[in-house]
Amino acid sequence: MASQNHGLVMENPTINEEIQNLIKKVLAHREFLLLIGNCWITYKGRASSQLEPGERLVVIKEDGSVLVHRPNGYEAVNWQPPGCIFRSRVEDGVLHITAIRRKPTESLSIYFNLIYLLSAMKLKDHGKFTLYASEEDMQKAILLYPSILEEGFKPISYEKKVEPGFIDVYGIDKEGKFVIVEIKRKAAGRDAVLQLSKYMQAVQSMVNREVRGILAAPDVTKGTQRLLATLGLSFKPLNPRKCAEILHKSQSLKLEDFF
Amino acid sequence: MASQNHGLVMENPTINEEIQNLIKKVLAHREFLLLIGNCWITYKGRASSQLEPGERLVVIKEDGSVLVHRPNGYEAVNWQPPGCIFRSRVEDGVLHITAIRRKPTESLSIYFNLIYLLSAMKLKDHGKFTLYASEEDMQKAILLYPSILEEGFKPISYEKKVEPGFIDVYGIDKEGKFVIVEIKRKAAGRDAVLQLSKYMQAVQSMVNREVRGILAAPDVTKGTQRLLATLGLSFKPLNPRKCAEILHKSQSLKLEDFF
DNA sequence: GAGTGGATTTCGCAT
DNA sequence: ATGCGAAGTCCACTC
Repeated sequence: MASQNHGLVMENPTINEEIQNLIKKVLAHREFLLLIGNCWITYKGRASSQLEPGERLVVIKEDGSVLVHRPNGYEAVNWQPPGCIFRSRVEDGVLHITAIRRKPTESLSIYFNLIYLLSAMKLKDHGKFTLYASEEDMQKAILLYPSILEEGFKPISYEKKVEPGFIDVYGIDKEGKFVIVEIKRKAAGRDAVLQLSKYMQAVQSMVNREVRGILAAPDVTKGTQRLLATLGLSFKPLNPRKCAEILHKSQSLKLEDFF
Repeated sequence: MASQNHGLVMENPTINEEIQNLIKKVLAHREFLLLIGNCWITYKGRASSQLEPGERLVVIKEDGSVLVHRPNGYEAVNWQPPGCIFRSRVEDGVLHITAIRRKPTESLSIYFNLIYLLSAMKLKDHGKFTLYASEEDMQKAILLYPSILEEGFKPISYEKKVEPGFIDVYGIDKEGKFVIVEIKRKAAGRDAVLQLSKYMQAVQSMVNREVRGILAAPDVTKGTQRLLATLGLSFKPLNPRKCAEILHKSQSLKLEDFF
C-alpha cells in the first residue's frame, strides 16, 4: 500500500537561487505547487488590482490556473483561470512569479519575500463528480413525469429557441392550451417572470391558440407574486431536491430517448 | 527578522487518534488548515453532490470557510462559505471532517484515508486590496467628466429607482433632452438594451419631454447592434480601463460631494 | 431579513 | 469564436 507520496515539502526555505531553480523546474513539469508565506500581488488585465503585503496561500495547478487565498473568505482575492504561462525568478531575496494569459491578455504578478511552506507534487484524481438537484434535474423531472407540473400536461419539447432566448419546457395542457414553463432552482424573482412573459408574447404572436405561462420554482420572491398575478401567469411550487429524488428512482434515462 | 513561521507541518502522517486530537485542536483554535491527500466527499444542502476518491487539496480557513480543490480547474469542486461549524473524528484509519452550516442547512463531509501533507498555522494578513476598472469606476468617470459620454451632457443623478430597477446615470443633453445611460463594463448584449428600453418607457411616461437612451460599454454583441437601431437607442464606446485611469488622475473624489 | 444586481465572475452549450 | 443563461454561484448594498 502506497502510503507515501513522492512530493516535495520545504519549510521556511531561504529564497535564493536554489529556490529559483526549484520553482522553475516545478512550473516546467506542471506540478501542483503550493506556497504559503508573505507576499504582495499586482494584477492587470480585464481589470487591475493591487494587494499589499500579507500572509497568504498561493496555489498553482497543473493546468496553469492560479489561486491566491487570504486567511479569510471563501473567494480567492486574486486568480487566473487555466492555461497560464509562467515566468519566475529570484531577486534580492524575493521570489517573483508571473502568470501570463492570452485572450484576454492578463498578467498576475506574485512576490514572496518570506516562504513558510513550499510544496510541489503530482496529484492523481480521476474520481467522478456528480451533482444532484440542478435546474436540469428539474427540467428532466418535468419532462419524464409531467404530472408533477400539472395534471394532464403533455410536454412537446424543451430548450426551444424563440428569439428572446430558450424556453425551458413547453407543451399542451389538458384543455389543449399552449403551456410555456420557466424553471428556477431557487426562489424566482421578477427577472424570471419577465423572461417568461417575453417568451409568451413571442409564442402568442406565432400560434393561434391560447398560451399559458407557468413558473416552476421552489418559491417566488415577495413582490413577484403580484407581478405574476398582473400578467396572468401561474406559479407551480417545485422542489429541486424532490425532482432529483424522482429522477433517482427512474435512473439514467436520457431525454433524447423521449424527444 | 522573523523568517520563521510557528506553524505545524506533517508529511505522510499516519491517520490515528493522535491526528484526530490534532485536527480537533486546530479546528477549535480556528487555525488555517491545509490537507493534501486521498479523499472522497459528500455534500447535502441546497443541492447534493458526491465526489469519488482522488487526490485533492482541502483548505479550512480561520473564518470557517472550506475549499476542496482538484488538481485541475480554477473552481473548487466542493466548498462551504464562512461560518461553518466543524466535527471531526478518526475511524478505521479514515479522517472524517464535517462542515456544518445553518441557513441554509448544509453539510459537507470529507473523508481522508491518506494524507500526504498536513499543515496548520495562523496567518496574518492586513494588506489592503484595491481593484480598478469596475462598472462603478465607469459610472464615476461619467459623472465627474460627463463629456466622455457626450459633449454637453449634464448629469442630474445616478442609481435612480424607477420601478423596473435602477438607472445607472441620467441627465440632460445639450439640447435639453432627457438622457438615460445604461453602463456595462464589457460587451453589452440584448439584455442590457432591453433593460435600458424599459427604463426609457418608465421615464417617458413620467416626464413631458423627449427621452434618449445611451448604452455605454466597451462594445456590443453582434445582434445587439440591430436591436439598438430598432429601438432608436445610441451606443457610446467606453473603456473601463480608460475610466479607471481618468479617475486615478483625480484621486479619491466622492460622488456624494457632487450630487 | 429579503430582494436586486454586479463579478477580473466561470462554465458549458449551441450557433 | 461568439453569444447566452445557469451556478450549491458569492458578495455588497438597499429596503
